Amino acid sequence: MASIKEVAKHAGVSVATVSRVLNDKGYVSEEARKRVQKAIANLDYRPNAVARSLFKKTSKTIGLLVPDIVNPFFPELARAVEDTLSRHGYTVILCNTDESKEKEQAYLEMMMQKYIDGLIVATNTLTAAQVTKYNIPVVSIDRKISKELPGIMVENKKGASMAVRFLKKKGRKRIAHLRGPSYIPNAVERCAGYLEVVGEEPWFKESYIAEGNYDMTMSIESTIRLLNMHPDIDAIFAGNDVSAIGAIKAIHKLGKHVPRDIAVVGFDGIMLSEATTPELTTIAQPIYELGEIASATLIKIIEQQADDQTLYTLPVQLIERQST
Amino acid sequence: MASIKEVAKHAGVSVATVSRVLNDKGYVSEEARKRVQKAIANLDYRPNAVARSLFKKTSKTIGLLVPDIVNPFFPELARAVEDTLSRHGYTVILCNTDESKEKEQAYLEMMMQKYIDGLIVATNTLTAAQVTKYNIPVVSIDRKISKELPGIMVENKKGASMAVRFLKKKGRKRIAHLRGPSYIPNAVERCAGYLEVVGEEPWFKESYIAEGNYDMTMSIESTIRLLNMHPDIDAIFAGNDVSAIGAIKAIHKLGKHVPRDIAVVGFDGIMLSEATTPELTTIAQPIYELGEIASATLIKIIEQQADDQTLYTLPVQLIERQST
DNA sequence: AAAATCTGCGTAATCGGTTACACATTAATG
DNA sequence: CATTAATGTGTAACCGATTACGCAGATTTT
Repeated sequence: MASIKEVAKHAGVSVATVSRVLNDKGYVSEEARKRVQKAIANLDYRPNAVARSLFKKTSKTIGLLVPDIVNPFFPELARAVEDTLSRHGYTVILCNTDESKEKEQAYLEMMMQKYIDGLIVATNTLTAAQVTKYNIPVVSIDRKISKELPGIMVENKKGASMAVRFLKKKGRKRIAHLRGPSYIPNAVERCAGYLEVVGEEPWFKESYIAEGNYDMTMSIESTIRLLNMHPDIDAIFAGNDVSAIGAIKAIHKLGKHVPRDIAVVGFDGIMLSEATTPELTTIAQPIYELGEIASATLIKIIEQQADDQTLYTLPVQLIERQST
Repeated sequence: MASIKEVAKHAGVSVATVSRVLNDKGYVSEEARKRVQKAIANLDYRPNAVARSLFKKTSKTIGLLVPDIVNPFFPELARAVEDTLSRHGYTVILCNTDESKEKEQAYLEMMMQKYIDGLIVATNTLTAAQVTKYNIPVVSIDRKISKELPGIMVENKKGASMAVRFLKKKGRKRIAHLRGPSYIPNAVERCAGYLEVVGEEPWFKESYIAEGNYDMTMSIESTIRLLNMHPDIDAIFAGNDVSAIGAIKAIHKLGKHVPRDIAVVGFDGIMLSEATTPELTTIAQPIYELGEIASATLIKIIEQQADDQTLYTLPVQLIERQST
């Protein structure tokens, strides 16, 4: 591959002039510019991004930390991030952390050694200390890492109470909640939204809340236990769509019908929720938009276009389908 | 961040010696090694990957080209690739090509400028010419780009005929096929497998094959048309799981029952196929293994451990569930 | 007409590593 | 004991870009 020196030689100028043409910076005569452009075209020259990185200490690359790309929430997010960033000339490095601090640390270290320009974090374990010590732009999704770092949030609590109120309006009397793990902030918020609506009802007991762990297998078991303990349950609000699907499976397994016997509402609005039978009623997050805004915000920070707004809270939307 | 020069100064040696310690290459006295290691620890020094890349013309980074990470086949594949490569110290750049030649070209260009070490290609549009001109290691998944380039394949045809034979054994008489787009090689192979089994049957007509396009919405429409045209159909072999789910939805929409009235078999074995009701019978590919082997093969090529085997064909497996 | 400014371009330092080469010691060989 | 080989280390070139700086000529200002 041709280097800037060869281009310079072919154009009969110095490398500085070639660089000036390349970056459209400083004074270059029309004459010289033409010759350089011609040489570039002739040699099919592409500037070496690594050499540039070394000098500029940036890489036009950002890291995307997700717990697990297999978890159906993240592909759509990753897609949005990748779309937006690649449109701006950035490259995306994919990191599956499995919510492990050690893995996260290892990825961070690796990426810092590559002069990564920024980070989009969709995991729940990364701490502020871990990341501020590298002094690199970070935007978090669906979670506030620290006061200073921008985050793109959704109305978890409001969405949850919307879901539960909707079930009440549909005439459901005993609404249980299949919650997510307590180390995940959005699970806590969604549970709070649930409690806001039914926490004061006379029938309510703590045992109407079961641990679904945002996981299908676990949710199936949990739901079966839940329904055995409280046969009066006629609706379940699941903390996310995956556990909602688990709940539906469990309900079917117990020989009951969705939504006739028990209605189910999920949360997230992943594509999976449309693929099931019955299709899932859910509180849809604007997943793509989350990734888009996070990316745009990150780019603004990287490119120093001081961003006034550091916290976005996006609305969620109730999508009524067949499971209610 | 500390540089190699500072480490050298602190240890009282030259940068060459530090580099030797770092790479465990060349002669270094125990004495000097100790001092260097101590300096490294004290300064919390990490070698700069970009500087190293510039000299070595490699980056410990590979590109993963997929059509669309949102397509449920690819997250699992990406996960396998990322797992395997990161275990070997490589970083993965994610590229969504949408099967567009222009996008592919743009990604390739970008990555070449970053001294990418290799490419894993899971798209169908990339041509051999496009990639050989860069002279970079490439491994393809589920498709042979050219004779010279290694590929990790699955038994598409055999899997398809397995599926159709299974339906026959279950007593199904009129088995239709919801095929994928003809520009995707695996769709062609799967269709051939279908034809192998029923192509010679007296009832068979070309019109028992419908275009599902590997897409849910399209598959729903296609299936409805198919069933209206041939009310005698009692089984559908879909080219992939997504279209199988579309078929199931269509069947339900027409007020028929799966599997009582019509049995459905998919292909791929994505997680989605377990999440539906009824759960989908499918020809499962070893998706994770595909990614793993592709990655391992690529690493071998990159690291010059001459790989004898350039073509793997992995077996598929019939998983019987509720849709048959 | 002299001074100041603008325009155009080349030289060389720099980014942070790797490694060829030279040189000095020390150990092994005949 | 002389010769050869092995060990240990530093100097400097190199990877391919960017840019500070200096110089020269053309323009503008006063």
